[in-house]
Amino acid sequence: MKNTENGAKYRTKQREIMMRYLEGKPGVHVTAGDVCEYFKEQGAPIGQSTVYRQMEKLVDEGLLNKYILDANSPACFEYVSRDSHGTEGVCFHCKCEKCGKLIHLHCDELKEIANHLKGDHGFVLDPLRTVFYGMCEECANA
Amino acid sequence: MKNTENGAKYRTKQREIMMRYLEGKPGVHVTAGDVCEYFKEQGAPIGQSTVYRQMEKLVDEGLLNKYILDANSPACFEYVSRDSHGTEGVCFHCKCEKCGKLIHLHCDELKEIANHLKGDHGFVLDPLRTVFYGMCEECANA
DNA sequence: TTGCGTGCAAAGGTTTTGCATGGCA
DNA sequence: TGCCATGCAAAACCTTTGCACGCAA
Repeated sequence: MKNTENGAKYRTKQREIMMRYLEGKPGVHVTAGDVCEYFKEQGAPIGQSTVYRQMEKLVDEGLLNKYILDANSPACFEYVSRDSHGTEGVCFHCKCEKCGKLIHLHCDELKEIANHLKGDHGFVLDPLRTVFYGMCEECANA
Repeated sequence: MKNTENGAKYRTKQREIMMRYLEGKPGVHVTAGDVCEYFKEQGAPIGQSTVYRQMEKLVDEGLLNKYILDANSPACFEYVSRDSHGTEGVCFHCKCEKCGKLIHLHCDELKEIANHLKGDHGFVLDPLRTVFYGMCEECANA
């Protein structure tokens, strides 16, 4: 969809602050609004368009992942830690449609899905952007 | 998230027309706008709020599935054919992030994902609402 | 100095909501 | 008749865009 090379060219103050904030929240989902609020709390408000544009760049650079969990919920961004880059430690997401809980799964067996999709269907799965929907254990038992 | 019993109570004309339209498009993704347009073409315009509210009910009843493929794209609805209810013929969706193509997969092997998630993680997967993101064969080769 | 990044405001588009009216049972 | 469904308009919401200014290189 978006192929333009959109890498970082300038090292602005806003970008630095944003990066520090995101790095401090590995495995946590952050919305554009959260970032704006953080800046406001720091006494240095930021324009929302800057947040969206900078986030888009970070996604293009692979430093951030973007998840769309629900319609009419703001998009979630998550910092991609170094660990998640290797074959080990790939993180899958499960979203409970009943209670809304989000579960992070670190499971090697799920990597076979990717192999199967690739081998039998030629589809290269992006585990970082894929979300499994269903029901969590508690809700299923209830 | 939404637990209210929202079944069909009245059999209105709008609902009937909508159902006939959707039944005629199995395996096809339809947006709220598409439905509105169809009604207009039939010479009997419908209120958009009616479409959204009726769609929501149909989803609750399990007659329709709702997919959110992209941020800032309208939600897609797909009629759930009788065949998709059984264990056989469950349909998985793969969305190419590069060209935007949507692929329907009918693959028994993928059902093992559900078994694994249930057995090892207690998570009950809803294959009808889950979308795999990645790259299709053509884009991957390019 | 060049041109990318920022900020503000406004627009864009989808979806939801309030309220009065209409229609099914 | 009672209650749900409908329709219209307006609101809400997130996100994008236009344009002038500021700042990094």
